[in-house]
Amino acid sequence: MLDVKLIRERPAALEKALADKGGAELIRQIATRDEERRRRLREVEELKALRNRTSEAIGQAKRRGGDVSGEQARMRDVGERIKALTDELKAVDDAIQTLLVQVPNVPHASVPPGRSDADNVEVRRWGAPKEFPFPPRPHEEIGEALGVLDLDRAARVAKSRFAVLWGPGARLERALIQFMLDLHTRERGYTELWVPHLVNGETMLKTGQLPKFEEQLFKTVEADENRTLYLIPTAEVSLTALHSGETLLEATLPRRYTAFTPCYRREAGTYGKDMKGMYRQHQFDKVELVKIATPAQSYDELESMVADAEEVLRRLDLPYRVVERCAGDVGFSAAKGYDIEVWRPALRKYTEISSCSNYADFGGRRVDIRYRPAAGGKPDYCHTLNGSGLAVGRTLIAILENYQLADGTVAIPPALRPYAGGLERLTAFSV
RNA sequence: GGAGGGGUGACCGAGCGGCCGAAGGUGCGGCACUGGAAAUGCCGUGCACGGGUAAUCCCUGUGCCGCGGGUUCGAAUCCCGCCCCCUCCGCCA
Repeated sequence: MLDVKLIRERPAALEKALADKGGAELIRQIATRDEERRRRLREVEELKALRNRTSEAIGQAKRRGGDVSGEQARMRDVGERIKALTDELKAVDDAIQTLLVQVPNVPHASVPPGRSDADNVEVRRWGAPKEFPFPPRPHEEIGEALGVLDLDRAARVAKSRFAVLWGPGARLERALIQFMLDLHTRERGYTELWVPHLVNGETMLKTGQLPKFEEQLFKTVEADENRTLYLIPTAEVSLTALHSGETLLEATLPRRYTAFTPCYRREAGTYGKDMKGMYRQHQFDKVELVKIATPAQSYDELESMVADAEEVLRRLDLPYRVVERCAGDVGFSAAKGYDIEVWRPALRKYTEISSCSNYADFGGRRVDIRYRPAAGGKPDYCHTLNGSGLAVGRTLIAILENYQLADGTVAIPPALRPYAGGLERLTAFSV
């Protein structure tokens, strides 16, 4: 959420900055409403000041035994007017709030211009895509042939876009989770948390999921609609909302949190897209990274977060590239962000496996997390960051495809073997 | 789900409907004392939103004692609804 003051003081600059992301029209509407709001606020406050002064006087006069019935009647009228004006003010406030939560974040000055992912900029590559002496197969073929990936029965139990992993397939999924968490907590300074997978509407609003992405969320049905709970689309939601409303001491920043959770997404509007295999699922596992930092720290922390996610791929020896998202593709809440894309031999291209973003003060303000500067002075909003470290299912896909062998089996990356009970190779599985 | 108790500032904890942004204590910051520290003493110590302003300093107004309503000239204090926490009972992985 942007600072209304910014909209008030520099609407033209904002409209320009948001040209690629949309939202210029919203800025204009908010600026108009904001003027109206301040006008009414002044009226109400002047009346309240009058009431406070007079009530004080009434109290004193009464104690002296004077007649105050006339003043009381006058204040009764003032009270009515205050009530009426307050209702109007509330309506304007609500309208502004409704508009404000729809305005996307302003891209950082360093973000490359552009409107779509076609304008994203490749930052670096790591590892050389392996050449196979045979036509590499896609993961769904490999997995189903080995009997470890079962999409048909998943559709029977739930619906399409769900998966069942069997035996060593499930074991590998679990190994990856453990491997990633150990790396981040033991070597990268993250604190591991275990968090709710169902959260309330307020949390979804504060983390930027609502109202814009309502149609992407699974939710519970409650007798009282206000008590609806939503399944998290990412652990970022729970981790970021943790400190909502708190003022943290600067000395305790940056906070670096990691959590493993399943993630639930409706994936509405993606019919026919990525339908093969388990690349795009309604339920998937993810190890998430979240940071809460000072404004001075956040952009360095973004770079190191990307490096933390990259390290997972390096340990697994999976070729990848890092892409910086352009202004038009950077995401609703993000000021700056990178995607990490892993090599897919069967597709002969890189596909997304992690996305790391700095939401900056936009995120901190929306979720209401501040910090008290060590040097003294007023508290200021923290910057919030998040990134996948990594999407577990997609990592499994990358392993199946990059480590596949001519005989249809799959080698297990050495770094993962201790976590997979020493398993060195994925071979045909049957019960 | 049932019965009872409770939600006040960073924390603990007072608070007759007006004199309460809120006693007292702890913590924290500064100063004094000290060779240095402890102890002690003195002073200070919220946030948001308006207005005065170019200003996050200063002055001023309004609001905030779980949240939302109501009563009243006036509510931390009275009334109603909701949320959360604690204890006991029931159910239960």
